[in-house]
Amino acid sequence: MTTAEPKWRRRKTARPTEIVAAALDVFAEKGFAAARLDEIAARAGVSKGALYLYFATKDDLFRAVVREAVTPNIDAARAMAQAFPGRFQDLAPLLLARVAQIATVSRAPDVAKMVIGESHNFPDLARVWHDTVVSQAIGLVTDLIARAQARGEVRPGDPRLHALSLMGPMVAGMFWRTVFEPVGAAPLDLAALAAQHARTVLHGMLAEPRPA
Amino acid sequence: MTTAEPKWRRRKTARPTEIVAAALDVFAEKGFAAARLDEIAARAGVSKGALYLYFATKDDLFRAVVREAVTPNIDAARAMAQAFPGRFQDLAPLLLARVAQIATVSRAPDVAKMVIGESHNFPDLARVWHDTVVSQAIGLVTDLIARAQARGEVRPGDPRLHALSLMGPMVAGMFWRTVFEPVGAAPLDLAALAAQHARTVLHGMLAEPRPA
Amino acid sequence: MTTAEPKWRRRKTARPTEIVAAALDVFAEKGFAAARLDEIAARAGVSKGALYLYFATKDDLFRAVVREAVTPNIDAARAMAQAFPGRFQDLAPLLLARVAQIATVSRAPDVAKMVIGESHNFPDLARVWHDTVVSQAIGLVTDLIARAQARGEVRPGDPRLHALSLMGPMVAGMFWRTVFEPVGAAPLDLAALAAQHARTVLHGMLAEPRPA
Amino acid sequence: MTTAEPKWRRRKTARPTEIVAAALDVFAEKGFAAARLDEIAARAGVSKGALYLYFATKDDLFRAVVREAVTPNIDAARAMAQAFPGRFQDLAPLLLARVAQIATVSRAPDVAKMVIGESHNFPDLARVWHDTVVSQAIGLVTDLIARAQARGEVRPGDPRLHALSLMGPMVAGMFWRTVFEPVGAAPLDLAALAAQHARTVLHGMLAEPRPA
DNA sequence: TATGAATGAGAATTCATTCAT
DNA sequence: CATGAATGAATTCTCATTCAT
Repeated sequence: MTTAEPKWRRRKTARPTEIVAAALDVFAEKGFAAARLDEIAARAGVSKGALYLYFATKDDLFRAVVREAVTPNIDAARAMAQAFPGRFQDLAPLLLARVAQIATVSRAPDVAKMVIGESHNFPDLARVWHDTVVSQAIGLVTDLIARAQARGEVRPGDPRLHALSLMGPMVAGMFWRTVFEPVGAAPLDLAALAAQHARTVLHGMLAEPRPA
Repeated sequence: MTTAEPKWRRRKTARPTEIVAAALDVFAEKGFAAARLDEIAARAGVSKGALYLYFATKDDLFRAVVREAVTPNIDAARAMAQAFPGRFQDLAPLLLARVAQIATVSRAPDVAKMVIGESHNFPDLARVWHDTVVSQAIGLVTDLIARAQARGEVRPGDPRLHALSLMGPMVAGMFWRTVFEPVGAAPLDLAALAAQHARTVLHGMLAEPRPA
Repeated sequence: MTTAEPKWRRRKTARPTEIVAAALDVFAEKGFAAARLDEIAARAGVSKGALYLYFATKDDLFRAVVREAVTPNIDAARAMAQAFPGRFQDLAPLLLARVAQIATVSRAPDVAKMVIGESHNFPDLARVWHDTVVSQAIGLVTDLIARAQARGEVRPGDPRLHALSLMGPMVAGMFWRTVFEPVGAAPLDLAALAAQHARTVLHGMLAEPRPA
Repeated sequence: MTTAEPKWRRRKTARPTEIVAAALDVFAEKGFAAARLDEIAARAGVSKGALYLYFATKDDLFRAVVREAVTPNIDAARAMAQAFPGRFQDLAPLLLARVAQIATVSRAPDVAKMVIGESHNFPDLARVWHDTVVSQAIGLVTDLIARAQARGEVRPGDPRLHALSLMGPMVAGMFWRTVFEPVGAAPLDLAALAAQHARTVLHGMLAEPRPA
C-alpha cells in the first residue's frame, strides 16, 4: 500500500530497517535460496537496485536479518531471572511462560527455522545464533539451576542437562507450531504446555507413591 | 545358483537406492536448493541423465529421500513399547535411550533439519514427516502415558503435553548436536541427557520435600 | 547460416574452436566489454549455456581467443629467416613483405588492437602477446641484425633499435589500416609500404651525396 | 585585486577541466567500459550528479577527454617544423626527438591506446584522433619530405610512405612502453630510439659499400 | 537402459542516468 | 549549481531438464 508521500525521499536511515523487515518476511516464507530479491524489494517498496545500496549481497542481507532478530530478547529474560528473589520452583513457571510468549508473538521461531535449515551454508550464522541466543539462554538457566542446587532446592545432576529438561519441550513445541501446524497438525497451546511442563518437571510425572 | 553377472544385475535394481543414499548425503550437506544434481549423480556413480530414469524431478528425488528415511524407525519402537509388560517408569528410560541412540547413529537428525528448513517449500514433506514420524511418535507416547494414568501410575494432565515433556529435550538435544556442535558448541552427550532426563521427568527436579 | 544437420550432435571436439572463432569476430568488432555472450553464442550456433561447457567465464573465453590467435605465425617466420642463406639486404625485403601479408590476411591486427585496448584489464594477455609474439618477432630480427653486423653487412648500433627501425613502420601501418581506414583515412598499401621501407631503411632516405 | 573567495570562484569554472582530468586518469587505467563514473566523480572531488551538469553522458565525457588531449601538441610541432630553415637531415632528428619527448611526458600514449581499443565503439573519436593528430602529423612530415625531395635532398618515393618510415618506429616504441613494459618487457629508451633511428633512416642501415 | 552435451529460463548483480531536495 | 539516493534495463552465469545417440 503506497502512501501519499512523494515517490521517494531521503530516508537513508529508515530504509535498511524496512528492507530487513521485508526480507525477514520473505526468507521466513520461502527459505534463503527460494527467496527472490525481486520480491523482497517489492515488499519493502523499493527497487531491486536499492537493496544494493545497503547490502552488498543476498547473503549479507540474510545475515542482517538473522542478526537483527537475534539482538533483543535474551537480555530482558536475563534481567528478569537474575533479579528474581524467590525459589526456583516459583521462577521456573514464569520463565517457561515467558518463552511460550516469545515463541508465540515474535519472529524467533521463523528465524530459528531458517538458521537450522541453512546452518551448513551459513555456519557463521549458526554460530551467531548459538552464541547470542541458544548458548545464552541455556547458560542462564543452567546458572539458575546450579544455584538452586547449591541452595538444596534442586536435585543433583548435571545442571546443563537439567536446563534441557526444562527448556527442551518448549523448543519442540515451537517447531510443532511453525512447521507442523501449517500442514495440518493438531494445534498446540504453548502456554498450556509451559504451565503443565513446569509442574511436571518440577514435581515429577509419577503419581505420589502411596506410603504403604 | 546366481547368474554369471550378479554384480551388474543387482546394480540395476539397486540403482534407485544408491541414488537416494547419495542424494541424502548431498541434501544433508548443502540443503535442498544448494544441492546440485551433478554432484548427486557423481556420488551415486551414475550420469546425470540416469537420475531422470528413476525420479521425475529434483523435488521428487528429495521426497524420496525423506520418505526413505522416514520409513523404518517408528514400527520397531512401537512394537517394543506396546509389548512392554512393566511399569511406565521402567519403560520411559528405555524409550529415551532408544531415541538417543537413533538420534546418534541414524540420519534422522539430518533429515529433520532438511524438513524443517524446507517445510514452506515442501509442505507435503512436512506433512509426511509429521504423519509418519512426529505424530506417530508423539501418539505412541501419548497412548502409553494415558494408559499409565488410567493405571494410576502417572499424574493427571494432558497426556500429549506429558509426551512433549518426555520427548522434547531429546528433540532439542538433537538440534544442538547437528546444528550447533559443528560450529563450536560444547558437546552434548545424548545418552546422558536421556538417562538424567528420565529420572528428572519421572521424579521431579525438586529435592524431596522434608516431611514436616 | 544453419546447415541441414540435426539440431545438434556430439561435437565436443569441434565446438571450442567454433566458439573461439565466433568470439574472435565479436570481440574484434566490439571490444571485450561491449561484446555480448548472447551474440557470440548466436554466431557460434550454440546456446548461451553451451559456452560455459567450454569456458568458465567471459574472461576465460577472451583469453582463449587471444592465445589461439597468438599461436601460429612466428614459427614459420623464424624458420624462413634462419634458414635464409643470403645477405641481410636480400632477406629484409622478404621479411617485411611477409609481415605485410600477415597483417593483411590474418586476424593479427584485430587481436593486437584488443590486446592493446584491454592491456590494463588483462595484463596476463598483454604478457602472453608480448612473450609469444612481439618479443619473439623483435628478438628474431634483432638476432638477424646482430649477425649481419658481425659479418660487416650492417652498420653499428643497438641491434634491437635497428629492429624497431625495420619493423616499426609496419606496426604503424597495421594500426592505420585497422583503426583509421574504417573511419575514412586515406587507404594505405601495406605491401607498397613494405617494399619502399625496405629500400629506405637499408640505403637511407637521403639522396646520394655528390662526391665532391 | 582578487576577490575574497578566489579559490571557490575559480573552482566553478575549472570544474569541467578537473573532471576531464580525473576522467582521463580513470579511462586510461581501466578502459572506457570498465571505468565507473563513481570513481571519476570521486577523483574529481564532485558528486556523481555533478558530472551530468557538464557532460550529457559517459560517452560525451569520453569524447571530451580525447578531444582535450588531442588539442595542443600538433601546432607547436608544425610551427617548429615549418619555420625550420635548414636541411631535412638536420630537421629529422629534431622532430623524432620531439616525438620521443611527447610520448614520454604527455598522456598521448594513454589516449592513443584508448582510441585504438574503442575505435569500433567510437568511430567518431577514431576520426577525430585521425583528423587532428595522426593525419596532421603524417601530413606535416609528408610535406616536409616532399619539399626535401623537390630540393633534391631526399630520394624519390611516395613521400607518405617515407613519412611512415620516419615516424613508424616511434609509434611502435610508444606501444612497447605503454603496453608491454608494464607487464615485464625489457625497458626501451625512446630518446635513444629516436636518435639511432634518425641516423639509420637517413643514411641507411647497410654498411658503406666499398667502392671498387 | 544409459549417457552427457546442449538447452534456456531464471536469478543476482552492476551501473549509467535521473530527480527530489 | 550540487547532491546522492533511487531506479531499472542490461548482462553474466547457473543448473534442472531434455534428448540424440
